[in-house]
Amino acid sequence: MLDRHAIREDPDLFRRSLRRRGIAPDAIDEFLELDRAHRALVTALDGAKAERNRLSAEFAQAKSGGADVVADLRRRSSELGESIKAQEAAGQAAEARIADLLANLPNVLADDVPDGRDEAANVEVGRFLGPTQFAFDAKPHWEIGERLGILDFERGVRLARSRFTVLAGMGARLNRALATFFLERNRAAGFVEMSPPVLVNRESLWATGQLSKFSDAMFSVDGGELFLSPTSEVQLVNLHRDEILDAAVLPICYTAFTSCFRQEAGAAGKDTRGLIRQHQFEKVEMVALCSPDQTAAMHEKIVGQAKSLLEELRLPYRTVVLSAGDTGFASRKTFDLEVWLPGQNAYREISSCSDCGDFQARRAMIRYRPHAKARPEFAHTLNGSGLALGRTLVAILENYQQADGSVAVPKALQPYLSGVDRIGP
RNA sequence: GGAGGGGUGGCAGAGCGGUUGAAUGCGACGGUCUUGAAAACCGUUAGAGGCGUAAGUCUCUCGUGAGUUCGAAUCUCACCCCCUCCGCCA
Repeated sequence: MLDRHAIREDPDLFRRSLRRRGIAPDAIDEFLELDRAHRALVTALDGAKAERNRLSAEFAQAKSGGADVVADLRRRSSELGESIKAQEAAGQAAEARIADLLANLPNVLADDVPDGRDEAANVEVGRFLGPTQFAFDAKPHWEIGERLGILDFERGVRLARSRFTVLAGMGARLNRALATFFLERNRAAGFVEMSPPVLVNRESLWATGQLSKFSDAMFSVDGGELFLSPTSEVQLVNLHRDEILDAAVLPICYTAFTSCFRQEAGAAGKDTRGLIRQHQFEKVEMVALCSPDQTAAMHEKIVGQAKSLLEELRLPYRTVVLSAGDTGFASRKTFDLEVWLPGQNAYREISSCSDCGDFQARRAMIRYRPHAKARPEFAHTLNGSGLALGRTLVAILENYQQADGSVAVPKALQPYLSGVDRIGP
């Protein structure tokens, strides 16, 4: 949610940001006009209410007075009440329009976000290792996984439908080892582990900015009252919804291992083979809540943590800054880590680390008090995957595949697999 | 799922339909006292919004929403949530 006062003060800043995202800036002008009218209405309405309160106070005094005095007060107050009611309805309607308008405007981009309308304009800013070289014909992960009997796509469909998969034997163990590995490393870096519900309500989704854009991208339960969370960023950020935090507890860093669910409705025909795009997948997430002066350091910390996980697994990746058009609704600036997948001969997103500034906090009403007596201010929120398990599994299968069809186990993972160093048939 | 009880400020806990945004206690913060601390005493202590350069001033908020009334924390209805007992159950 954008700050109304800030838009009034410097509308051009917001118009510019919208244009960079490829959105017409008309909404800003519409807001300014509605806002001006609404404020005039509120001023008049508050005056009328003040008058009504005065009459009410007189009432208590006049009760012992003459009947005609009381009757006169009752008449005036009644009339005023009718007028207030009408103005109030108009005021609520205006407020609803403004709220709706603001709810659908994305966050203001950071200045250093590169221009561009989509992912083609993303800018590479770093690389670890290079594309893995093979002396044989490298296979895609679905072939490797099926041959080893550790990925069972057919039975996943039998149990649910397409885009659901069963991890079998060493596949399941590898997945569990990854979860533990990620959580342990994140914990060591200062992230507190949480295990939240995977069903979340509308308020939670709205607060993180999922609902205005992605509502058809989620599975709903209980007649649309609850949703299967698409990312535990939702749960972790909402832990402190409607709270005023003590500055001393910031920054708060959380990590969680959860299942995530996405409809992938707009992705028909995309990544239909393999584990890349599933309706259900597991992810270890990192979230930080902090004060504005800590935000830059927290973004560094989250990106750095995600990188370190890939590096310990010795998986080649590159870091990109998302361009203006590719940056998410709630984000000011996002770094994606893209892991090298030999089976696709391409880099694919495995972690997305976003600085949301106060955008989510404003929706979620997450505030903190800078000093004991200071007014509450909005906190900043950041999030990043650390990491997506399915895609990490894919990356391991494809990058660690051997000529004989087996797959080596990354050194860092072996302690979590009772020392197993190779997955064979 | 059935029966009953309840939702008030950071917490605890009052509140005959009319200056009650809300007593009191605890906590927190500031001060006095003290070599220092404790104790004691004094004071401060909700959030949001409008107008205003400011001082300030007005409005709204007692789970949420609607209703009754000149006037609602207080009365009525609906919904949400919490607790207790019973049933079911990983």
